[in-house]
Amino acid sequence: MALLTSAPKAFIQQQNLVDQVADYLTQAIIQQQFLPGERLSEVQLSRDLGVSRAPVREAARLLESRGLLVSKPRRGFFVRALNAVELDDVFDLRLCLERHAIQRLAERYTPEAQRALNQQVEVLCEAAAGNDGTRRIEEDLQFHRLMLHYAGNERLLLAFDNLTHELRLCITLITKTHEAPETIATSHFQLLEALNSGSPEACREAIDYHIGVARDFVVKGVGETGE
Amino acid sequence: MALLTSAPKAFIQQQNLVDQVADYLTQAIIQQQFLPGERLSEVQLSRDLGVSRAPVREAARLLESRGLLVSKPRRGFFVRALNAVELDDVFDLRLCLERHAIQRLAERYTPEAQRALNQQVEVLCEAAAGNDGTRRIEEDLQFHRLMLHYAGNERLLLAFDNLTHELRLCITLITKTHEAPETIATSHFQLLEALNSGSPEACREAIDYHIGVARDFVVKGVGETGE
DNA sequence: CGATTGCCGACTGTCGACAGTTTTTTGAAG
DNA sequence: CTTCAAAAAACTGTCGACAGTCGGCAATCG
Repeated sequence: MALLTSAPKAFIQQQNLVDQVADYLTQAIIQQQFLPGERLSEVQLSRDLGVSRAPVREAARLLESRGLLVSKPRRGFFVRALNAVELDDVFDLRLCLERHAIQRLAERYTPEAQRALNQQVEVLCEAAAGNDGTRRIEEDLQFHRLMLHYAGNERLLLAFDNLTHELRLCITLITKTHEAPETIATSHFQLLEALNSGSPEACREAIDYHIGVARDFVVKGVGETGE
Repeated sequence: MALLTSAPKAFIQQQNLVDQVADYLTQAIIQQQFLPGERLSEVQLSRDLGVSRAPVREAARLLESRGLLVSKPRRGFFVRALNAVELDDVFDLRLCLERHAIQRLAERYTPEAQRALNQQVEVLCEAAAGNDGTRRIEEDLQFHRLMLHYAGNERLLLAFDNLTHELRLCITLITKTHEAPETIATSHFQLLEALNSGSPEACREAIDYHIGVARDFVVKGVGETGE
């Protein structure tokens, strides 16, 4: 109801307020409407969103489990502020997950998976040519989600999704450091080629390079701007 | 830091009901006081624990994020029931994380880490000789937590801790399938030897064997008893 | 003038209650 | 005896309210 503020998804009326509040908070945090380290007042959020504090609290706990918020007892919830070390750890874990996934995927590279990944790279290239930085990131992540999905371990995908929430914390930083569209394209084509070759070594090399580039971009960006 | 020091919090009594309820529920689920798939009534839990429903709900959401409960809208919370496929995925992810960790650890194997791991293996052997199956599992997991900790990526450790919650879901199953104390001892000594050798290949081989054994035990156990 | 202590406002943690929905029970018809 | 429907019970989602606690500010003391 009162959630129409910045939500383009307001068309799909979700039934439970908790998810609605969680979505709103997630978007607001990603769009830097709440700055890292900022405190979120339950009462103020309740007033602004026109709901009671119970759904706000439960949504905040959900976001805490996703690493977007941190709670201090008797103090409330704060927007998580990632430092350079933590962000580096996130990329290291991402490398860990995707290395494993691409190996598993190479073992069972079905035509269906091949088709889906090729199509997603096309979508990604299209997005990379446009101006919407957020969409580019999302299509990029979606490609990797598909890789993990077709790797055949849903628990692995869940772990990756948890990571992406933290990546989105500094999405503005990522969109700022513009990667050239052709770079993005070739970088993903390399992954497809490695998968087509069926060589585990080639796959590992490709994913190491791919994630290494992304990490350098973001970690360097964090080192420059904010601690 | 919080890895070894559980003492400083002992002075401060836990005051918030949410964590208390969460701990109670976790223990109750692990000890099979609530069976897998069973529905948890908020009102009944509130009455039993002498608290209102708000802390119960928030604790349940916490356990949901840990994979111990699943929620169905307008239906309530249910104890998570892991099937054989999901459990296999959990062990596959565990292999993924520990492979990565032991490689990182081999690169930076400090005397401090060596000392801590050796000591923990001693503690584990002592526990393995005793009759407390739960303690044996916990000391075993603690050894692996130490490995991940000294690997130098706290986010990796967090991902592992999330997994262990799911492992504890079938802890009674694990304790039932008795592993011989000497098997446990040698299995962990192999890991220490591989780390001492400094060879990445030896480390990978050791961790693959180690987790493979554990997975065979548990997955086979699940395949036999309940789907 | 600086440090300390007590007070005030705001906020979190928790509670009981109400409304809508799901599940169970009940009762009648076939 | 079975089947189906309607009422009843129980439960979840949500709300407003109260109490204890924390941070900030001012007054007091050294």
